[in-house]
Amino acid sequence: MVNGNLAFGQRVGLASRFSQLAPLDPVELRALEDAETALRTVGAHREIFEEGRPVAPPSIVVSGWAARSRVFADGRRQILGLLLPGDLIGSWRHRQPRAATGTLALTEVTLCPAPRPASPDGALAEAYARSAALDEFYLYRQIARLGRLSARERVADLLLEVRERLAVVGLASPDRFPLRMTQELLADTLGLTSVHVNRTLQSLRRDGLLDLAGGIAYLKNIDVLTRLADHRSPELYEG
Amino acid sequence: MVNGNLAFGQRVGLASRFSQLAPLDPVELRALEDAETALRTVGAHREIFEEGRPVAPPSIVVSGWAARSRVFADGRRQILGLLLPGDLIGSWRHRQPRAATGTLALTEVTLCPAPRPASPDGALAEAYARSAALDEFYLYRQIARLGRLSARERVADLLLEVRERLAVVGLASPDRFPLRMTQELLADTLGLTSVHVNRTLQSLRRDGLLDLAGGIAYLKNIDVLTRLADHRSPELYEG
DNA sequence: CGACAAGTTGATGTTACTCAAAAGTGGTGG
DNA sequence: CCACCACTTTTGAGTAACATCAACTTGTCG
Repeated sequence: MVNGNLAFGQRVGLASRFSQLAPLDPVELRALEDAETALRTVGAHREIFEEGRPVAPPSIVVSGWAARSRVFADGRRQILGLLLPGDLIGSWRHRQPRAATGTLALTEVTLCPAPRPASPDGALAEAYARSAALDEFYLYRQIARLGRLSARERVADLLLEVRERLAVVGLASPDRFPLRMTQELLADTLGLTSVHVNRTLQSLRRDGLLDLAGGIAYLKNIDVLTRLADHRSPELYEG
Repeated sequence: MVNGNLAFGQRVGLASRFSQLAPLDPVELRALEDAETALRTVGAHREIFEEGRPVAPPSIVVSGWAARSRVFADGRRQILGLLLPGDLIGSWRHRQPRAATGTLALTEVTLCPAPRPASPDGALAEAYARSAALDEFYLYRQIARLGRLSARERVADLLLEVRERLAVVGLASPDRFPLRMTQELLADTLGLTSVHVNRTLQSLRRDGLLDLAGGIAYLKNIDVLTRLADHRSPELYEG
């Protein structure tokens, strides 16, 4: 499975992704497959949604990487969370007239409109709700990472998280996956400077824990990395 | 309005709080008022929900302060978000078997069961959805705060946020409100040490920007504080 | 080849942490 | 009412982690 899937623009089967979250019926599966034919493409480094602008209907990331971000008046930037293939952006649950965060395409991104659940009690609605709960889980993790982990620990924790999220959609092998972020972007995600990210990566590399090259991350010692960051997977909470 | 409402254990009228989020009908208003008669009390410093435990049905905070927290294996703690009177904990949207975060009572807290919306399209469901969207907004803000603000800026930003959230439920006057957190707890919220929080507060006090005494926060110069933290209110996104 | 973005390095500065202890605060029981 | 206790706040001195600034190198793509 691995090599083909490590290709960057790799698409994700939405039907299989959301089937993992709830037992979709054939109509719902069909709706997801149909949605994938109405793609919208956004070039790398462009804004998908702008902060404060009226919100578009919900979409699903089909391929590519995006991120929610906040830019301060003086130019400081913080990546609030990553949006990876299979992730749902937005919801139907209420009118949210304006976007509370900006959304940025890190690579070329393709999106499709998220099919509207036929019934609020159906499996598709349930899958969307679980997807939203996962998003929330990752927001909490981002907060703990920024608040209480050192630079080394932050890097380890983030890479483990990305691996885990890409693995769910079949885009990561156990120890390697594409990492479509410059060190500067990693820095804005981790609340560090790019210089410090660079030095931290070197240190982790020297210790034989991981390697980053050519946009591919190799996690060489997942056990040590996991302990380093006290990393806990979301499946722990699904049992 | 002010002085009585600054009392710590002050209860909040749930009907009025959720009416601000969506135009509730009389039946829904009644349901909220009824809910407030079935109170559950949790003593200060006790866990309301434990991380990893099965999740209780949704509740609403009627009085007191609580917080979601994550404790690392080595004892480091991060407060992920505050839960203030009028806040909704949990949702019906899906079965979430286990709590992804611990929930801690900072003061004595009273909770009531959240009435279940009769219809998923009704105003009560809409109010809950808006409440969830606000929660999400505050999570993003916590991330930006931890990732990119200095200690002074973090303190300013957090206090402005608490003021804003308490004001919505009538528990804050324009420039003062109860702050039921020790400096140690502030530190765990802001990703700092309590020693540094202490020094930062002294510095802000010296500059005449704010004062903290006897569990009451006074914001003496909201304009400067707002600019200091580039603070934006959620109403900006509601228009 | 040349240009531009990304990654790397060194020197130095600053912010926040650590450790340790003292001083203040509030509640409790004798 | 006082003595005591636990908790919180405050202070000082020394240190570690991360930021800043500026230059240099490498890689990529036309």
